[in-house]
Amino acid sequence: MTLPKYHVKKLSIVDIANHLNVSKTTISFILNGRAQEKRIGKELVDRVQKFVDEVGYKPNSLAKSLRTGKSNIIGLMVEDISNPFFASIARLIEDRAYKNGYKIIYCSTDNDTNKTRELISMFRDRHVDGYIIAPPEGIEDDISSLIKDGMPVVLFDRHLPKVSTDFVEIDNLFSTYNATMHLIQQGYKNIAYITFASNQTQMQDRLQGYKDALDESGLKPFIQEIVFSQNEELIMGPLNTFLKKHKNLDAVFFGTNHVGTCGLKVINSLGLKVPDDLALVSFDDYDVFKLFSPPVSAIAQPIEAIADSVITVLLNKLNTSSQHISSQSIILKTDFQIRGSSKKADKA
Amino acid sequence: MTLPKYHVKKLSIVDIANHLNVSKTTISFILNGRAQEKRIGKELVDRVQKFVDEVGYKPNSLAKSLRTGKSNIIGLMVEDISNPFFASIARLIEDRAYKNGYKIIYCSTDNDTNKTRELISMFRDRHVDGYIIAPPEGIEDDISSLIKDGMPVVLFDRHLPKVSTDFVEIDNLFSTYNATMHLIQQGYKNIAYITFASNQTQMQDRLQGYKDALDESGLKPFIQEIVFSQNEELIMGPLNTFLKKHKNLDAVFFGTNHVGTCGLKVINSLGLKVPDDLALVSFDDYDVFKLFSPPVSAIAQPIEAIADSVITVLLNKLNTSSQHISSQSIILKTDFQIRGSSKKADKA
DNA sequence: AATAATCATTAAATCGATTTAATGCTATTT
DNA sequence: AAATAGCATTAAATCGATTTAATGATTATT
Repeated sequence: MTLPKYHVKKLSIVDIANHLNVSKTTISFILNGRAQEKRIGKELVDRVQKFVDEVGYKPNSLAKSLRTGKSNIIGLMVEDISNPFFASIARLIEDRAYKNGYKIIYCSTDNDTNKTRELISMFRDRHVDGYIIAPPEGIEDDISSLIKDGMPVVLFDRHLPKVSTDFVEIDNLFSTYNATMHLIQQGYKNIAYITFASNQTQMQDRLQGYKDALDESGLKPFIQEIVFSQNEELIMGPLNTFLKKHKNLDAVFFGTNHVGTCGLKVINSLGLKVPDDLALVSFDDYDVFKLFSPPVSAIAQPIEAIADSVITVLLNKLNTSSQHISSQSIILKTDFQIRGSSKKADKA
Repeated sequence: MTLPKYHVKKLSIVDIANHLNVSKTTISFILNGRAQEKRIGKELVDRVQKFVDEVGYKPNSLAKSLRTGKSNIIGLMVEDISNPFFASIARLIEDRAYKNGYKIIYCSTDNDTNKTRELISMFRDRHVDGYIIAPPEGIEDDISSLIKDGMPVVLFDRHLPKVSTDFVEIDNLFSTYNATMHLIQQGYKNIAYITFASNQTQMQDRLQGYKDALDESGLKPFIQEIVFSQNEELIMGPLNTFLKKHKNLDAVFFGTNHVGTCGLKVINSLGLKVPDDLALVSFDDYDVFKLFSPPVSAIAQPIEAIADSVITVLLNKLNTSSQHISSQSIILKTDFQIRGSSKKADKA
């Protein structure tokens, strides 16, 4: 049987059933691998299978989802898909999801609680099977409600202390503590920490790691919190002011890749020499830090491991119907990339 | 065997109808703004509206899509979501789409024809209302088939000469021609062009612009085409070999941001001085080029305009049922960011 | 031979909406 | 008084699948 190259109307299960003079129930059973269980004759199974392959029939997944309640779609909510950290993670999660028969619907929350709330509602409405979320502050109730309704949820990059669910993150506190200690051991004494103002766990932990290191070493902290904005000028402005005000600084620690990138721009514009005027370290590693001259030390997050863990945990939740497994938290190690080995001590 | 304790069953239109002692048809008419048209009594409308608001009923969109054939979802296929160019475009398209009541399902094609084919089939299956695609080579028939079946399709970043459909791209040929001319006017004579091996329109046009400029100036072209790979080592290897082989080069033009970034890494590893040993220009602009020292001149694509155009064209197609409008191609201008103003002539 | 059990298949209900065609009522026209 | 038109609402069909319960035909058991 020759098929028209472009058939306008998609075939339905009824068309298949009619053409083969078999009931659609039988077709459905066969296509869902229940032929044996339903003791459907071998030749019938073959005949149906052959025809289905031939015409390339694929069940309408909307109808399927409506009936079964499953969509095979995972909702992924990152902070900002144009941030290289989240873009890379999204890419990896997408790959792993596709390999396991799931598709991804994604969106950026902008750390905006209301926007996130709407997006969750949208995902819910679309009957996504599971949620992967880098949650903004204030979204606790909505996430709790999801979980209460039995939806599989995995948080990443940060977590919500008041919500008991699975999450994947890195050892933020130790990472900044360790990197700060490194600076201190190299002889730097006036180390500033510049970050976005945020109460999110990962941001607080990173800040705490810095504080702990300074505290332990009897040094004075210099902390600058900047209000996040889409407009880079509004980030660079306060940064500029801060750096000009504190001439005594000999090192700066940036709390995220975005702060770090803006920081580099400001440092360039001020004509500061790295590391003679100022030593630098940033959280998150990417090409900008590798290619800056001299290259900037950075705390590299294990993005592959993060993506893998997130997907593994979620698939696990999706496949085991049991709701009674206690939630697990996975804390991954970071990799401190030390670059530009000039020690302060050497210069002194 | 224990059921979730507080599993709240979502309300359906039947529940609403029963509770108000009205038929579901009436509810549906009212909620779809057809009350007036159907002359439904004002008090009834108010009563229904009030109750619906009160209980927060939202129609099941799967059922709605199944019946109407519309999903309010746009499928977005980029080459690689972790590439900053595509990530930024995706982010902007997402914003514009949400503002117009559409959601985005996205995926990365990797420029892999078979993967793209599967993804198109997946989107189709999910009944997306429209397609935004940065198409790989060899996908002509699949796209044509989509269009023939009446699906709105907008291509971007490149187009398929054998497929007549709407597309948004930039003036690639002029952009490289212009930037190359700039190098020539500054006195550079041995200018190489390094790109990914590809027959895609944008890549061919960029290459042609370079060739035209050199041809016009009577200079000899040096072209290096690299096979794309996820593994950066496999890009940097050939690049390294090429640069070491052609010691006479005084300038290099990178055809994409990715080639450019890898190029910078190789140049750093070879210890070459920019621009004394080698002047650089790259297609696509981003932080890496701005922050490299000295900063690298780059051809900035107007990503906001691209995203806006893409969405505008697509929404236009979605709203006008008429299939007879001839397809439009939008060609946008780029912005050549000249950095590090040292002229070759000065040094000579 | 009547009953039960097994087999292979299918009719009909269902998911939750939209939409077409029909209903019963009142008011107006012939 | 019968026919027509207008009004307000709804029953039933539909989208395309899955799933439950039923069917008729054999075969085995009592």
